[in-house]
Amino acid sequence: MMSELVQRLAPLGLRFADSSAMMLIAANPGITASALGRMLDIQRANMVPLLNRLEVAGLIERKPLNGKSHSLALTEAGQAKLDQGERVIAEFETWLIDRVPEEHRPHFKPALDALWRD
Amino acid sequence: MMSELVQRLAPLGLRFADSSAMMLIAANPGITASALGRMLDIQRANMVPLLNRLEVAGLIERKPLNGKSHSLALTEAGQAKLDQGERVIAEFETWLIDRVPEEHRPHFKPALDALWRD
DNA sequence: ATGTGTTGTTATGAGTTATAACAATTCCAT
DNA sequence: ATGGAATTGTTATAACTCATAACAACACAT
Repeated sequence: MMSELVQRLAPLGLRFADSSAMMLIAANPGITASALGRMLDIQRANMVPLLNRLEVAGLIERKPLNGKSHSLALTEAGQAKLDQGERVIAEFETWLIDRVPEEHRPHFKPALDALWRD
Repeated sequence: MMSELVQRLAPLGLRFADSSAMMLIAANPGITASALGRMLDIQRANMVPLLNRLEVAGLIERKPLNGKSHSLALTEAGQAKLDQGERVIAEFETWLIDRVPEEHRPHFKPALDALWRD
């Protein structure tokens, strides 16, 4: 399932982690790199190449916040790319849920959501 | 979810791929290494370290079948280990399904099963 | 019998993730 | 306010996983 999504995101030049990061940045503008890493369960050290990639692609902006932390925000291009990504993800979800028999369909997303909500 | 299962299997000295392989060997005694790899979607080349690991641990046996292929089977210790593994997996499934609200619970496993059945 | 495809295997390269270290800086308790 | 502890972004690096290519030995179909 995941590899299907990854393949659908690839044409946009997005990896799965990229989309996740951009979604969280969009939802938490000004978030710091390590806070983002904590949410995504990605090591601080491994955030560097990820954010570099997004910055080089012109999708995010890093602003020095207080001499130690940086503040992350989507650029306009970043927001546009995220919109495309979310459209792909929505299509993927439809594709996915269409595979479950109708009787179980309404229960599927609520059940999945419940899995990771503490 | 997967990392939870991996952590639960680790104390048995089993990886996820190990358990999967052993289940399929148990269900298809005498299966060949590359056939197993095809079922698990694991490259032929990458089966080698996996099977070596299981063989060194005394969990499986490789018998020359026809000079080209080998025939795989669980040893007694392997069957015992698999039993333990399956118990852990059953507990994991219970733990998992307990997290979904009761109303959706009966629909959950059928829905998941439908995802990968073509 | 001969060519085609398969098997198990080695070697290797690409990619991902975890760990450790570091300097700079902020935070907090006294 | 100040000194110790914790945090941040970063580099370097090691461990792992996974995919690709090559190979000799063999099976199999025509």
